[in-house]
Amino acid sequence: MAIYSKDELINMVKGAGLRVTDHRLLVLEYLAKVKQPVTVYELVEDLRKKENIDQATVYRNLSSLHEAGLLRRLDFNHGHAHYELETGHASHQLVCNNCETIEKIEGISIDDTVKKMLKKSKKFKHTTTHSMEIYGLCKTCA
Amino acid sequence: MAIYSKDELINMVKGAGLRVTDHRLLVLEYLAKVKQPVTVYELVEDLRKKENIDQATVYRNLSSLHEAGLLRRLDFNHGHAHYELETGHASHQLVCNNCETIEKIEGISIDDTVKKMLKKSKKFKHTTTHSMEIYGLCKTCA
DNA sequence: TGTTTATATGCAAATAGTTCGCACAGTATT
DNA sequence: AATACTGTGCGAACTATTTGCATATAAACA
Ligand SMILES: [Mn+2]
Ligand SMILES: [Mn+2]
Ligand SMILES: [Zn+2]
Ligand SMILES: [Zn+2]
Repeated sequence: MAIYSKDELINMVKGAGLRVTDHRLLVLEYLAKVKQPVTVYELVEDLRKKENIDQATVYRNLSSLHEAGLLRRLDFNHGHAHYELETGHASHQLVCNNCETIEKIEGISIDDTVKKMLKKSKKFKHTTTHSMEIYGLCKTCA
Repeated sequence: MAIYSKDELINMVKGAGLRVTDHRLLVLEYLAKVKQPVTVYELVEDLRKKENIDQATVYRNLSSLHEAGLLRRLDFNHGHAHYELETGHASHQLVCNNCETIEKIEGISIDDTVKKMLKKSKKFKHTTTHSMEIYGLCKTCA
């Protein structure tokens, strides 16, 4: 189910130069299981059902893992952050302007377009990740 | 300099079914002048230099204009919103992971890709806008 | 294995961005 | 001009996120 085993996650944390703590692994294991970008709120709520973990700890781990390049942070104009594992593949999603519905679209690459844009850039020489959001009303809200 | 004249902006406001007020026009005229997505903070600071306008009013106008489809709201994982005029053309930008630098890239369309993605979607039948952010370190921060 | 040192955590309090209630002002409609 | 509805200022409230500090834990080292 999870896209990475616990051992793989541990090695990713070590490779990032971060300490392997129970809480940090909990966060990573959670993100390795979900299929959609998850909010901090959801993460905290769910993790607290099984473990005693403070929200400050969750925030700090999300930040350290994100800085280390292991997570991607997404914002859909919801006023709060969403996180997902950094997979190496770009992140593309359809976002409803009315409800919180998000649909992840996979299998379509825009790397060529990204390269073209980078070539046009004056301020950037290379980039690491990219994301794309397509906004509209979902079938339910339409 | 501005991409719309005052009269055009007035007509856009009327067409949106909103009242034409001095404050609402100030916000729109400001956005018609700048070349980059602007933060609420910048907007409030700059407008206050010339006019007495409350930040609640700015927020409310940004919301109403955005809901009316006249503005686009962008978030670059900065923890605050950025706004720009909705031009009909998509919005693509390079975003520095370290500083607040943003570079707008124009002239490259990804409409075909958007169509492909929409075709793959199960939850959306059609969409209205899309945006794309390419993240990395700018030359200065690299 | 025990000791040391840097990093991580819990808790509470602070901060930042944004929204809201309410009284009053302005816009558009008649 | 009278009316009805929308917009505005001001302060307070609210939500998401960050921070200070004391304590706990992980990794490094003796
Ligand atoms: Mn959300
Ligand atoms: Mn910003
Ligand atoms: Zn919806
Ligand atoms: Zn930079």
